[in-house]
Amino acid sequence: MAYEMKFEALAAPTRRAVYEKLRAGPASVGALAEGMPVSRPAVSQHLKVLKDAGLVSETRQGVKRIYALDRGGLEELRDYFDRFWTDALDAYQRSLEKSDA
Amino acid sequence: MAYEMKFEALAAPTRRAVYEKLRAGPASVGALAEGMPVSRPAVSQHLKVLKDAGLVSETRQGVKRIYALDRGGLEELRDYFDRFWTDALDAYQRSLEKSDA
DNA sequence: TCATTTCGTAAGCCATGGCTTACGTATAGC
DNA sequence: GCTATACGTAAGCCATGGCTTACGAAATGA
Repeated sequence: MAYEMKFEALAAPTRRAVYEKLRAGPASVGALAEGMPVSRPAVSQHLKVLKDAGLVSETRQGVKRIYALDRGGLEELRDYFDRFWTDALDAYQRSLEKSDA
Repeated sequence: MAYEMKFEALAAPTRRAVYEKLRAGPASVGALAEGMPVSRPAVSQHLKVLKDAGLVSETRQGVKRIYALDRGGLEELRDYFDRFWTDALDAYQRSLEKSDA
């Protein structure tokens, strides 16, 4: 569940497209594959990677499998960049103080 | 400068390690390569990708090249996840209201 | 001018991974 | 039990890309 996996998961364009489709709300594999330039198994494989990375969750609904955004995983990525942002500002501040001296 | 390139840039573990090293402040290529398990040219190639993605900036200092975090690029990624976060909450809220009806 | 330092680039190797087709599996309906 | 639906998985193909070594280029110092 480390953020490393999340980066690699979101790196592939097609996989990121699948992920972004879920932003509108939960959907089945077939619904997600519809209109995409790749096959349904390809979408299924991408969903597995996203799920293993903790970015999406899966629930059964009859013969369908409904995938949805995992908000916990999303929050982890948001926090990662927030920390990065804070650190970058601190480093910048230190460099200014050092050049002032 | 789209965020697509930034994801792919941060996907490779070694390249992300280079990027995270810059969090402590600007550094030369040689300094960044020191202590890393890959060669200096490898680090140089990674820096080129990061620069093309708008994640780092480069300045000349004598015979050295100093790389630093590009805060604008970082901000773009932070905003991306902030928007995503907001959208995900909205979608979740809508799904609750729908199930209430 | 010549040597040294620091770095980018070219060429090539090889593992990774994204995609396809084919097939197996579980649920729902009759 | 049989069929259809919706999906995951296996096998295999092939482009992508990360790494190495070798080399070239630009700035510094003597």
